[in-house]
Amino acid sequence: MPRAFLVKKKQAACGGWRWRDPEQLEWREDPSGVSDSTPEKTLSAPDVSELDAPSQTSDFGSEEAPELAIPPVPIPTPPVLGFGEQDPETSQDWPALQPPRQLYHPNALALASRAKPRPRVAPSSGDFLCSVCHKLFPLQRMLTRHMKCHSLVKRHPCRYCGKGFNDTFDLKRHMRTHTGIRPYRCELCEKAFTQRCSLESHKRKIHGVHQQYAYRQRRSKIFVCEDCGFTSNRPDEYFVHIRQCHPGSPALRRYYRRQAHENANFGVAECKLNPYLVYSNSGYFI
DNA sequence: GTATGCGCCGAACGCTCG
DNA sequence: CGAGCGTTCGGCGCATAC
Repeated sequence: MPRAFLVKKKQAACGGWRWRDPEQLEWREDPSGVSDSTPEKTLSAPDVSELDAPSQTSDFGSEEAPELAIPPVPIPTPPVLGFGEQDPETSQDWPALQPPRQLYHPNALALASRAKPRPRVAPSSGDFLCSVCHKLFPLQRMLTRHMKCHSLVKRHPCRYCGKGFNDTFDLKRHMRTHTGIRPYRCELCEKAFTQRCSLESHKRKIHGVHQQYAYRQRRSKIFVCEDCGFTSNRPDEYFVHIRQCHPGSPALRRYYRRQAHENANFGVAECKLNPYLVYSNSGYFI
């Protein structure tokens, strides 16, 4: 699948994004003059501005604001500070926590519509067309999510550097660059990576190991503790670790909630039969 | 040349609502 | 209980850093 359209012009590296105040934003007209002022009628493309409200159910939303990662020694731990605050003892070492900076433009949708027109595919029934880039999606929710990439507001800010992301997982992945957690370790040279594709690329190029996976085939899931870097491919082992070492972790609360839901739906007896579940002292299944 | 970061995607998961 | 939708996860591929 051609992915050229996915590539945005890269700004500076992490922390060096060219954040601007809204009034500083300058927008140039498309020099090609190819603007689609009358975009094809979409089936139900949402307004970008409607996508800017923060989610209440996100992992990093108000309900489960992430605990500040506490990396293991020797990875230093930034102090927990409010926006604009500085740690009185180590203010020289740690920058004050950056407020969530956001980029937006009052007419982002109209501006985005100046994007180069893409090859159009005749929409079939059930396809949802992006009015900005004319990409088709089979499902409404895919289009809804896609529209976020046309929005300049990033809903998930990094608490370390303030950079914003549209996707909670992108933020989670980005946070590893600050915490130093590298869950994917090469068993041949002990080198570790933050992403699985980095490890696979390393093994392929350095060790000549080719993965036996098909295109987009799911790999075995690895459970990663974002607090200390503990990894396991066994969920029970992972949650025992979380319970023992990070009892206040949002991941543990999510797990308790899920177990409570499963108990309500299927009964305790079925949970006992689940090989992934073991009892905790508190009576929860871990 | 290799490692890293990340934008965006498809798909799975989980919740809500009729 | 199924449909619909939002959230989460992991993969791909690119730009950039090293």
